[in-house]
Amino acid sequence: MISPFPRPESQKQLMQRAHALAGKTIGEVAHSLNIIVPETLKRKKGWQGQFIEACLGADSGSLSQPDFPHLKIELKTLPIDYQGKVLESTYVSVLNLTSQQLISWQQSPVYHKLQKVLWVPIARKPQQNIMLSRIATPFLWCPTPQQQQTLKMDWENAVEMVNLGKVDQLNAKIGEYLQVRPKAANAKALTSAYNQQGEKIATLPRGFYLRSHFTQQILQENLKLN
DNA sequence: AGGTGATCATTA
DNA sequence: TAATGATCACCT
Repeated sequence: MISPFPRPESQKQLMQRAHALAGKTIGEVAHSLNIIVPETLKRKKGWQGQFIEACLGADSGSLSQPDFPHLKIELKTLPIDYQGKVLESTYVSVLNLTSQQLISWQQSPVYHKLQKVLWVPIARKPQQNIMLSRIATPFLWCPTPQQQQTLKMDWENAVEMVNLGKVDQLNAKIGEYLQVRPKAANAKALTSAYNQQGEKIATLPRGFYLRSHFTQQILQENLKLN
């Protein structure tokens, strides 16, 4: 999807664009930009995220860095229902299973992506055409010291398990805010990792995700401020 | 093959 | 019905 806008020059400009979307349906915004909306996301899972990127002037085809590198801001759409309940977890980045991870939390892509996030909540009803989904009020979030601490612990624990060769014991039940889940095209798309004996094994690629109960908390905190 | 954007769909 | 594990599309 090609963005009709240049990259925002400032945080202020980005927020102005974001707030201009608030209250509008996907269909309304897409129509004004001559963008065709799929009826369902079944085979277009990333469409909504890429659509909002285009609306805000993010250059897609991105690297492992924030969506707006010059502003150090990461963009995330947040699917919710009309009661304000978060419907899905939020993907953050891949978990490197191959190289020995000598990097620290503060050097990690997860840390950098989560320092400042522009959340764009989008409300939808089950079975309803995506065109009718409504963009709620976007907001900027920076993790509190407590949130930072918990994210750091979750990240360090996951990375340690990889470094100890315990990839096979990594599952989605681990981690309070940040969990590790498969991130692959399908079950046949394997990558290499190492077991506790240091032997090379083939396993599913994994990614870091924010649990929905955590993003729910973030959303709730923001509502209090308004 | 591995990164981006995520949601789907089956299980517990 | 919430969560986990599986999957879809596009890009480099």
